[in-house]
Amino acid sequence: MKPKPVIEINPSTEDKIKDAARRVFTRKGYAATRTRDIAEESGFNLALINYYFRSKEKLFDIIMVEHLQLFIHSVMGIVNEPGTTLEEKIGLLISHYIDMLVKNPNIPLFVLNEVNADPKKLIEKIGVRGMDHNELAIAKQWKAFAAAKKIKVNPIHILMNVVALAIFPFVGSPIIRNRTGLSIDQFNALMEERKKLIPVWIMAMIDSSTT
Amino acid sequence: MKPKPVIEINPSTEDKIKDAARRVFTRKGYAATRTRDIAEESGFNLALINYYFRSKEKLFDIIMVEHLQLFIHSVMGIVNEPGTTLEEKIGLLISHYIDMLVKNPNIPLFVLNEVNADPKKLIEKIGVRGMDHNELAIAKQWKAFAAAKKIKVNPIHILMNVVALAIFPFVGSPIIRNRTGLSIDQFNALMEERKKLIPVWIMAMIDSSTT
DNA sequence: AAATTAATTAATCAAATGATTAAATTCATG
DNA sequence: CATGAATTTAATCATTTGATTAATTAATTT
Repeated sequence: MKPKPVIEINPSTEDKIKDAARRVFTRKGYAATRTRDIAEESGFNLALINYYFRSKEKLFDIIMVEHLQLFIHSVMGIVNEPGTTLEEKIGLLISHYIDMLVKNPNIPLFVLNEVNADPKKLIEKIGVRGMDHNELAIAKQWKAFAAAKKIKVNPIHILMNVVALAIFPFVGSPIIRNRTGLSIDQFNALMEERKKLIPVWIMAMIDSSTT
Repeated sequence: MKPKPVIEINPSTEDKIKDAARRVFTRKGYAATRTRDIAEESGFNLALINYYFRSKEKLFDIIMVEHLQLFIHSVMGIVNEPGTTLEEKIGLLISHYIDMLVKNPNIPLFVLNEVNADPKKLIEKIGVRGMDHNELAIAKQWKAFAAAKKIKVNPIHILMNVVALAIFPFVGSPIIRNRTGLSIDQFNALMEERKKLIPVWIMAMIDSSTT
């Protein structure tokens, strides 16, 4: 029989399972996660996770799609806002990224991993469909900016650098923390610093690539 | 017929299994890898992998340690060489990283993952033991450099940035390639470009943080 | 309250999986 | 080439794991 979704008032069993699954999946990845881990983490019986979500994979897909959509939409909101300058957008993006990552430090590695495991499945499932990248506000602003400054570097480099500088520390955090002896709080303080530093760095990099 | 036994290093069964395991592990990660995958990839019977390596985990540990040791030692060779300047070291490091990553694009995600799964186990197993970071040639050079340029930013930031700019594109390659439509060759060409660009960028970032 | 439906559990199944065993094959060496 | 050791295989075991079933409890409806 099909379980019938209920209107959720306070966290329903279904939501509690989903939250537990989110925690376990992002911490251990899909392959290393046992449905029993999710049952234990949620405090409910093993069979319930299949009762509500049919299968481990379905549950995983739901969580992953929610993650990516939340992420993409929030980024799109910044990137396609005509009212801010290019530099402001970079600042906002970085700030937004880092805030989110301090709260959910496991997400990047999790997402990178699962996209890597099956690129088609996830990327196309989300698809910012019907949206041509060149039509984004930020793209037009970049073109004007690049022309004015006579920038010769491929903008893909800049894009990769923005993302890399914001995300990588979180992905490498276990190694970084181990080698430097930083506490989580000290690490997060460094990440706070980077909210201001990265935009400056990006601009400096861009300037270093002008004719 | 005529050709006599040569001294040519004919990869032994053990080595073939190890190579197969390396490929599968780095592609799929530890948890998603079945010992049967390794058997199939190597072309040998399932039982052989246990005959030579006792268990999946032992085999994995061997490969991981080899990876990390190879990596750390090569980096140490650059980083602790007194005969090169700081800037030269950065250039060499980036170049070395990128060459290696173009050949083995799966390694970063693999390593990050497994370190994340169990930080203590792997990091301490490798341990650049007895080597105080502050005694490295590059550390001393950095101190002099930072003093001369009146740099106020935490050097950890710079270190993270060097690593991030070099490694991140490979970790995010499935997403990047999908969104940009770049072929592998085009992607690798971009990475070649970065060998020259990243050192320039790093220097520009450093200059942007001087008083 | 009785009847019906939804939520939850314990028990269990079937397939997948890491590992072992015992037999078969290959290989070296006297 | 005979013999024993090393290598390789097919078959099998014991757990793990995703999923299902049937029974039990809670909630809703009549």
